[in-house]
Amino acid sequence: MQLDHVFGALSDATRRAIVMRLCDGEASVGELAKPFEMALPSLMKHIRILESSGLVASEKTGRVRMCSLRTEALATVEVWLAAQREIWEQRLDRLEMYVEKLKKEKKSNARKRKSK
Amino acid sequence: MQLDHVFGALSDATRRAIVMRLCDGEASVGELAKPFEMALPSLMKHIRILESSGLVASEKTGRVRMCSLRTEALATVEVWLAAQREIWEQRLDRLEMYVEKLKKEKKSNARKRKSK
DNA sequence: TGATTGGTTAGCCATAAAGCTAACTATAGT
DNA sequence: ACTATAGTTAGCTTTATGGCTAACCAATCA
Repeated sequence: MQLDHVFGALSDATRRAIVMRLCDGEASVGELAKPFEMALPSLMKHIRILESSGLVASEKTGRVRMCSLRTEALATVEVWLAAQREIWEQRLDRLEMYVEKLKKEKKSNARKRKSK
Repeated sequence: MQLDHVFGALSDATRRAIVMRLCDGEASVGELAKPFEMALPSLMKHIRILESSGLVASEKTGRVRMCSLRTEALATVEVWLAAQREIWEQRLDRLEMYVEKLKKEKKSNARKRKSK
């Protein structure tokens, strides 16, 4: 399961809505389709995309296919984002130090200028 | 800034690489382009997409455009994911309770069967 | 001022995405 | 057996995406 596909899957409002719906418990394709003004085949495509991204699993029993969330994929994305933010925050810390340094230099410049 | 666009922006490996590079500090368009075997205009498109998603900001001074990260967007996505996961975990808790219930029922059925 | 550098615009192409309808399969209910 | 239900397949359209080249500004630098 790749980041590309998970992010791609979540970049569509319909699919995010499906994910949100599935957070609330399993659902059949038909149940998932109800809230949307969309032909079934179109919705099925979304479900397939969600499946191939690893976000959703489904199993057919009889004539109904039940879909459920696989949260490992969600977790993967969270991990990636958190990692980026961490690096960023470290960088902000360094920036802060740099700004402090600049302030000090400014002060010393001011002193120099005064004393000139 | 909408979730659609942020997820969409992050669904491309090139753009994620740019974001990762920018975690490490500001960079000009040229600097960003170097690691990629890609014509400049193509890379510029990615930068624009990142900008319109709110993930990146840029400012042109002289003839060079500096790009930087705007982490609010990253945070937005993290919040969304965390919210989904929370709902999901609550659901798992409920599921666990349900499974416990099933177990008990099974036991009582077993007892019934034995006593039959 | 003339050449170089750094970015931008315009326009093209191939492929993928998101939707549709119509026709089909397979299970369940009567 | 017949009909209704639940998905599925196939095939079409429109629009978006990701890439390219070529030509074009606009700042520096020599």
